[in-house]
Amino acid sequence: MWNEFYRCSTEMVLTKQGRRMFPYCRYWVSGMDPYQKYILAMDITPLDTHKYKWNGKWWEPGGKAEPHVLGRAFIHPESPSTGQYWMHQPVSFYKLKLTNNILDQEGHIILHSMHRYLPRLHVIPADKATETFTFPQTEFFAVTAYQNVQITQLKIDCNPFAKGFREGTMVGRPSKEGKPKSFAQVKDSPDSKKLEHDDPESTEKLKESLSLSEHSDADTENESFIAKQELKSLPNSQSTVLQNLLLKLNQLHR
DNA sequence: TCGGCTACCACATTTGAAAAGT
DNA sequence: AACTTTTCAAATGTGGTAGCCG
Repeated sequence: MWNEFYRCSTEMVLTKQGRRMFPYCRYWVSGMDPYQKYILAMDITPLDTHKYKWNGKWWEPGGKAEPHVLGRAFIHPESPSTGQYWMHQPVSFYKLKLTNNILDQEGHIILHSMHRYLPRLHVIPADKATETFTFPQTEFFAVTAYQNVQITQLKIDCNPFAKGFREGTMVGRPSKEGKPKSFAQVKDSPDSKKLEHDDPESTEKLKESLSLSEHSDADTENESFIAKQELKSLPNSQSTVLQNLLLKLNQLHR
């Protein structure tokens, strides 16, 4: 699903009270020590130093980026848990919320509209260095209203909460002029909805596209992306903030 | 003037407590 | 009495849109 969105340049809506991501990040983790305890956390980092604008067809740089708000990370609520626990099922971050409210008190991740971002997964063992992973196809443009109608249509077609806007189900709402055909119609692909919502049956499919390690060459050829591993490559300020957060969490669980 | 942002809307899904069943 | 299943209303998650704002 990420790959489909990535082709159209993914957009994520920011709201004052916080908006979930769709698609959200779900990782299949392998290679952990089954008995070691780990904390899993996500944050979102700017991809460059530009502010962007949508010219009607594509995104283009249109100014200097606002300074990124540091210190916000989403710690998976099951943290800390053993490697065995994390590895026996995909790890979902569907509760993570994005906001454009600088004064946010809810702990949501603060982003700027019309900027370009990349989510990062941090795997933090109790007594070793943090490992950070990113997936190129999960990059997105933060917006307060969708710019690209193709993205809007993809969201409507794939997100169960947006079913009310699908063709035929809309009641008493004006339809947008020149609205493109639904994604399912355009693609005419029986596989296009296999990853719909949080279906546990689709975990194997996700494992294919979002595996953290041991990728085959066939995977990479087939538009899956290998996770970029950024061992200890966090900028000092960011890694310090994250470590402080995790320290607090550790103390809470003790 | 205009592009971006916000509040509010209708509809769908999720949640969880109460009711009903075993 | 204890536990499981069903029901259903409230809460929450969606994109659309009108109007506000800088």
